[in-house]
Amino acid sequence: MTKTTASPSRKRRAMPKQDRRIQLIKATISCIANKGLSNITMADITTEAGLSLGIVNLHFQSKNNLLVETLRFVVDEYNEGQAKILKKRSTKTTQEILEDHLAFDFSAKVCQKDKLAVWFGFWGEAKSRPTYQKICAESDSATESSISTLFQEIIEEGNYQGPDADTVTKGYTAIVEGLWLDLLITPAAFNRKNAKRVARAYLAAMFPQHIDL
Amino acid sequence: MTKTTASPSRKRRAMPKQDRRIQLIKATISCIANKGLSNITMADITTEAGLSLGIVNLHFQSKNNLLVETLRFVVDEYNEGQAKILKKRSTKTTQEILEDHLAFDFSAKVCQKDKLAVWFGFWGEAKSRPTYQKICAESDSATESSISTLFQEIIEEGNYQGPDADTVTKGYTAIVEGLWLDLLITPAAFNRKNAKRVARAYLAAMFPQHIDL
DNA sequence: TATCAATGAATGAACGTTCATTAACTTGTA
DNA sequence: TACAAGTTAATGAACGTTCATTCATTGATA
Repeated sequence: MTKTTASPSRKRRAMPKQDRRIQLIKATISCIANKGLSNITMADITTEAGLSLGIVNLHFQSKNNLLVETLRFVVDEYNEGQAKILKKRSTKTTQEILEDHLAFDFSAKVCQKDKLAVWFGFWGEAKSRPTYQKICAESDSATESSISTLFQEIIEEGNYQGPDADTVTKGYTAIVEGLWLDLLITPAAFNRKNAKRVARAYLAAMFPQHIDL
Repeated sequence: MTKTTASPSRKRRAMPKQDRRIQLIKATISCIANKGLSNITMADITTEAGLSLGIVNLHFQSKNNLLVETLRFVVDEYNEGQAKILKKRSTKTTQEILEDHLAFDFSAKVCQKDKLAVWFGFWGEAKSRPTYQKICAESDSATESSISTLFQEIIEEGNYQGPDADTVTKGYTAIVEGLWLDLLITPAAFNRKNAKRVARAYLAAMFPQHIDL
């Protein structure tokens, strides 16, 4: 674990509220990756951040609140990255946007082990925690509706006679999440490059005129 | 939660050791689905089983042991189901085996919410728990090697010029796991039939002579 | 009667939360 | 500019709760 502050030194009242919150969220992400969502303690998180035990309740009221905000942070970061790609639709071809999506979904930033551990940590608890489930489901539906629009355009351009846009979209998001899982579970035998190749094979099979193997 | 025994009645010494173990494992599966892997207590599990608090330590030595055995139970059940399908290779065509795999991966038994909750619960903790990671990784590799052999045969039969067997295998296992996640996260909007259709679209795109949309 | 699965009250460790105290920063006054 | 009074972020010891584990006791079976 690497400290996210310079030191536990005598500099107090140093940071604006929002920065402290983000500092604590980032420490939480590290701790989830290192100790698991179910095993982290307040002491783990505050030690990782180089701060004192009481700080989380000061800024987040409760541990549960911090965890929810951490999930939201990771989810928002991903959704914003996707939205940015789609914003360029007016200046790029559908082929290019498709490539951008692939590049993004298997970028170092998105596939960072810590981030993946957060996704799967919360997915693992989602069934029994309505709050987690809601945040995850909303993110999924945002992702799917934006990708589906793109796929619809591509299907019209290519006059593809295969499955409809929604089906291809479900398949794409599923394969991406499944490959992320592989990256998390078998990190030695599998890497981003391999994962991207597998996802590309899917898109190439669905949209052969738009993307090559 | 439904009791897995008839009642917490005065019947002691009633069951052989192995049956008690399975009874406790099944109670654990229910509890993971209902309360989440990180939230279950010994009291939850033993109450669900209709037994007393000390019983888990008697049969499993520790809570952690019970959890590991529960993961192994679910993993073994899945792997045995797959092995059974492949055993019929000598009496069935590759098309039929392919259909059997699809039917199995999206069967009610495999897609049972409780079982999915167990998979994702442990996947979520795998990054920080070597024991979980090892069991999950071994299962993954067993699944992949058996499916890859089948896909290799199909590729030769169809003289397919697309991606190699290992790539298609990774894609298939990834899409299945991703669809399971969807079933778990958005149960209302998505069901087994939809999921199977999406997976079928993948296989149909890869092996058009062997399977239809 | 001897054996052993099963029980559940008791134990002690781990953990989230609280809050009195400390210290950094701001504002008001001369 | 200097300094006092006021404000609030940050600290961490103490507290109360939760929970896994233990083990003396119970009672069914052979």
